[in-house]
Amino acid sequence: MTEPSPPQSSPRQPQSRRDRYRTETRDEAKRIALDQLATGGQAALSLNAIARELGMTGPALYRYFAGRDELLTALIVDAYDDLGTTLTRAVADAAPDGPDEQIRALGRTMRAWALAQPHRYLLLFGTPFSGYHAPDAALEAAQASIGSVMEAMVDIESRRGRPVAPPSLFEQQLERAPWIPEELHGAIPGAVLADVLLTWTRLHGLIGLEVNGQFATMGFDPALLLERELDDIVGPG
Amino acid sequence: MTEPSPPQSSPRQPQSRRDRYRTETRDEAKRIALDQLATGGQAALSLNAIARELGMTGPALYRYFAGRDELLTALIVDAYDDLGTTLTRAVADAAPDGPDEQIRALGRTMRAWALAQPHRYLLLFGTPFSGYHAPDAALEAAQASIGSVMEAMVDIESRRGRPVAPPSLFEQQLERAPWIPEELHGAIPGAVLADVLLTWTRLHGLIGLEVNGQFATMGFDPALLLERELDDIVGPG
DNA sequence: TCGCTTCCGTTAGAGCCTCTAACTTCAGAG
DNA sequence: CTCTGAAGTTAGAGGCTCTAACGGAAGCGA
Repeated sequence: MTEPSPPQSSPRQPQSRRDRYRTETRDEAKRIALDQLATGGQAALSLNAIARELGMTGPALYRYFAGRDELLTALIVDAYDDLGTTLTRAVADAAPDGPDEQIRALGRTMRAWALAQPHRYLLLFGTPFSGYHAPDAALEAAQASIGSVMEAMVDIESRRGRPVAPPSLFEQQLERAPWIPEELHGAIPGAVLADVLLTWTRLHGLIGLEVNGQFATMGFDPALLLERELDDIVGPG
Repeated sequence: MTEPSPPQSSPRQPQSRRDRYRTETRDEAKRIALDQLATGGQAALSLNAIARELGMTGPALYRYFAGRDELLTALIVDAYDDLGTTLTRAVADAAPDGPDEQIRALGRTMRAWALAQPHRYLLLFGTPFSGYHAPDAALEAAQASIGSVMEAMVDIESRRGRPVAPPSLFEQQLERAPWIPEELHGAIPGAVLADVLLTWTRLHGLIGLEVNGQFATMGFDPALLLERELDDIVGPG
């Protein structure tokens, strides 16, 4: 499960012969780039080397990517898309088992995705680079991808029992946050939103540290730590 | 609070005139390196540029550092040391206020440390690089630094009330983990260790995402999210 | 079918980087 | 006071990103 999906560019409308060839080599370049990232880390990512592997000279690749940063951005966008659809699918598939199991599915799937391709996880949640990260394209992809996951989580959390209480200041802040659709302001309890955010951060804490090898010498099974965290998330709240 | 401590090399035993000058320029180089990291990200770290700023030619710096990686390792070791002492001090200072407040102090101090110098936090917990990260020196520093924090946390958690129950398999695994001193195997309840680990991962999840700017457009105050997480950590357990 | 345009690839090269080799120079140990 | 070794120098190999200028070929309209 959770095997990497091949890179593919989104717009598939009017593809002339030329266009098709173009996106083909773009995808091929991205595939090689991911290989480089996987084996050598981000320092090993080199347009020159990719071109060589594609059988062309270095500068030729600049017909396909404006530069290193744009290639990187493309990889980031792809990764966000892939992670987003993977997670929302996993959550949807677990729907019959109820909200608790959906949360567990989310956590397990996310961990599996990250461990299967740590370089991609780090691309999204590791050290930002490319000068200053976050061109608009990446930001949009992030919002779309994570947004849909958040939406699913809000849905799940809403279906779990929860004592009602007057919202704290922080919760009020959340209820009218800009990433919540205007018309839902106030409709989703801040407590639900807070739980969603904390679930998200907790999962990243666990997975991030594991991906970075911080558990390597600690002699326990990170999967079990995740299970325990999931118990806690699902349990009392 | 939590302002960066200047880099300083550890051994202060027999410093001849020459040696002193040597460690001085080493420290100076590290200071400049941190500046570069802070402003340009890890791609901007350049021995050549450091040398220029020091008023010497590029190759001269190789008398002080075997290469880029060694400089990087030195920075990592320093950062581990600094973080470790900062956190243990904060926890110790809060001792009079009881275990709960100590946990809160830990979380707040860690966040402050990370936000005050994100590049250093990312050096430790962001994407590993330098070919393959983790030379022995860095590993040792990590163990020492994080180990002392863990120790403090174990101490805190042990002083908090907690229902006793037969340890799960995972907890048994933890009780005899290699990073626990031999003679304490079995003495520290696995449940305590699990809580310590989860506190650690939760804090990193929150702080890591914030440092990477993932909360930037979400319109809430991350400090309040941390407070809520701390409530949860301290609260029911 | 012809010709024009646009894209794709090339070489050349500037400017940055890391790192090695071989030299000078100078300070401090003996 | 000598002489060894550390700290600096220049030269240069080989890598990278990216720009400029040019040749060929594929697709397009007429």
